[in-house]
Amino acid sequence: MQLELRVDRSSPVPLYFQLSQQLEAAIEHGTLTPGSLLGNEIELAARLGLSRPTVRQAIQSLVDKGLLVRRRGVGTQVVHSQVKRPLELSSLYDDLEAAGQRPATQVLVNTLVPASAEVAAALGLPEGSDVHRVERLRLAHGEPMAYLCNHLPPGLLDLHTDQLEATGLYRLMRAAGITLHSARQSIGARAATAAEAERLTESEGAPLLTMQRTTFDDTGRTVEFGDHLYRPSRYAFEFQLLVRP
Amino acid sequence: MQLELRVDRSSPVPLYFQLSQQLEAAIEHGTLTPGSLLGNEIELAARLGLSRPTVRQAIQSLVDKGLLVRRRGVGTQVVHSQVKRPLELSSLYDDLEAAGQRPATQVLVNTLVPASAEVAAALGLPEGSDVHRVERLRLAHGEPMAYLCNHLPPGLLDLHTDQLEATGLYRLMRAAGITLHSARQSIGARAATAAEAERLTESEGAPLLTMQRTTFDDTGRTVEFGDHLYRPSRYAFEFQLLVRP
DNA sequence: GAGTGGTCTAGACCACTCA
DNA sequence: GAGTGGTCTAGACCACTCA
Repeated sequence: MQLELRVDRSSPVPLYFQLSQQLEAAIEHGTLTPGSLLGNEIELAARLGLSRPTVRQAIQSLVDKGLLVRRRGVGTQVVHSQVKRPLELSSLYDDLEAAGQRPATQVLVNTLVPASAEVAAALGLPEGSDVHRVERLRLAHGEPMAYLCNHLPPGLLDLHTDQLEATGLYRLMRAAGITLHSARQSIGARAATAAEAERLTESEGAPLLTMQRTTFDDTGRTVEFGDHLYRPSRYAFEFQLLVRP
Repeated sequence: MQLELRVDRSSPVPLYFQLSQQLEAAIEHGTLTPGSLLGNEIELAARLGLSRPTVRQAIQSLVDKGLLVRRRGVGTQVVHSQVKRPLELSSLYDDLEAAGQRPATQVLVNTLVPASAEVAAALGLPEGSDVHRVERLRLAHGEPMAYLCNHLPPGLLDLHTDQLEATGLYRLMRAAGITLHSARQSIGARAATAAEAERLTESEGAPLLTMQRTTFDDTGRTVEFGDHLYRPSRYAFEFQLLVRP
């Protein structure tokens, strides 16, 4: 394994991050083949002119991503199985764009409404207080793929219909300086009502994939409550899970 | 914040782990309230007689779990939103047991079969080679909840029907010394066929929640390929996601 | 017994936040 | 300017794995 690794001490990028990026690239490009040993941490540190903790920090970040496996007494190996993309809090918009599908959005509703009991509970607001309600139809290849209904607390974000048609809700939140932290999700299935079927060009009673999500920012505010319906012929939730040790 | 923290240096449990467990317990019990500041790392280290890296390691593990948020220049805070259980690779059996539902299992099929093209591809074996096939019906409160069809490579595990009826597949794997590492999952929905409907006491065409999963151990072997059907009135996938920074 | 990662120390300098 | 976490060093001793 004659891997070319080098760090640039004049760069503002942290040394451990430079190293982890190079290792990740080498794994992605196949220079580091699955199962190959990385060389021990002390030797790696010496070769790069880094301290061992810095090398460990780089390796740890790739272990956390599932790309490397450490075994005491044995060494650090590139994982065999193809790890693609770990599960992350993604928006349907990003998912579709990443799949090269050029998503389109039709905004059906963008207004203030009094919060229902369910919405009020999810957002932590009094029932009946004003909340934003956004209903969107997401299309791919000109076909409806999902119906997205979201509620947001007031004052968090300016929601312009033209922006909502041009990009995804999470991108708008990030652009507004909101740091997303976590989300609680529930994925289920049920039969389409007549109205839902019409929106999604399905027939009444057809199976639909459902997702409810409450999203929190890093200050603990609830920033969004979503209730989504997907056409199962057009969309499935795909993700990679890591077993935490 | 007069939190009682103490480490036992005679214990074989790592110091950082003792600390992170105490912090986690304090968060869980409400001693450390959401939003409260932890006190800076150097002061914490001095108070506990630990070095700062050790304290950081403890804090980092709780940041990774989503319980703490660090902000440079500000401090480390307990997260506001209620983080329950992060998404992990769980078995339906464990899920049900954790929910206090005392799951029951009926093994419908437990045999060796030649691998179909799909199964062979998932397990990385030649088509037509012998694989274990297990079909199970999972019940809760005496009602069928899911139909589970799994394929496993030969020689990995002894699959006794009585064990499969007493516990979950993942537990059997772990007990056999298999270290699970990651899984690729796909969650979707579709209409029940007549045969599926009968097994699950649904009607033909009823919406079902589907999950396909390929699971890898830490040596990169594929240890399981599962194709599961859930009754959406009885089960949904619930989980918490963390946004990776 | 040789080699590995796991844990731990006691510092240092820095970038960032906020009053 | 005071206080915070982010990064980094140069070590140390240990438990575990494997031949």
